[in-house]
Amino acid sequence: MKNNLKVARVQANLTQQELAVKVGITRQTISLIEKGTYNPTLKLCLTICYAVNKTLDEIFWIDKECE
Amino acid sequence: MKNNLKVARVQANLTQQELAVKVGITRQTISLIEKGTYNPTLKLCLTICYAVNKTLDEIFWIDKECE
DNA sequence: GAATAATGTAACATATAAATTGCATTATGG
DNA sequence: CCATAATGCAATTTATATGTTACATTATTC
Repeated sequence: MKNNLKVARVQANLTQQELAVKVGITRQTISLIEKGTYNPTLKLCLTICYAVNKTLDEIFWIDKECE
Repeated sequence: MKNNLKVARVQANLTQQELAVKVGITRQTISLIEKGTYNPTLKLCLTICYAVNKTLDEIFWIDKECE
């Protein structure tokens, strides 16, 4: 479950903490998502996308091996 | 949490049951996602996208009010 | 190089996605 | 019409995303 969140977050000039607050979740969850060890819900993905000004495809669309 | 899954599935010429099997989940979950009453995980969204030959943005990117 | 910010990660609790079973309703075709 | 496929939906269970707390490690800055 790789993704481009870390890059997008840095581009948006946000720390994990800041993004977490903006999105309304905890920093740990951001960390785990960036690390790719788990599988966020769609709603959370969308909220994160809005927060970093990207679309789902830009951040979460990787290739077939989504594991 | 509206989405375009129902349209995409019909375009792909699949029943809920067929899509469910293809994706490896139950028909009920497909139904609930199409209905918009819940919030699938990213991995499931990706798997569904592959199954109906669409991208995340085409199916799950609606507008700001993701609720 | 010490203080602090940013991040990684672990254990446990809670909320909820998804499975399972089952039944009702609505197409669709004979 | 009647049979069957396709779908809607409810109750219960299970798996897991997320919260919470806490501590360790790695930048960064003075």
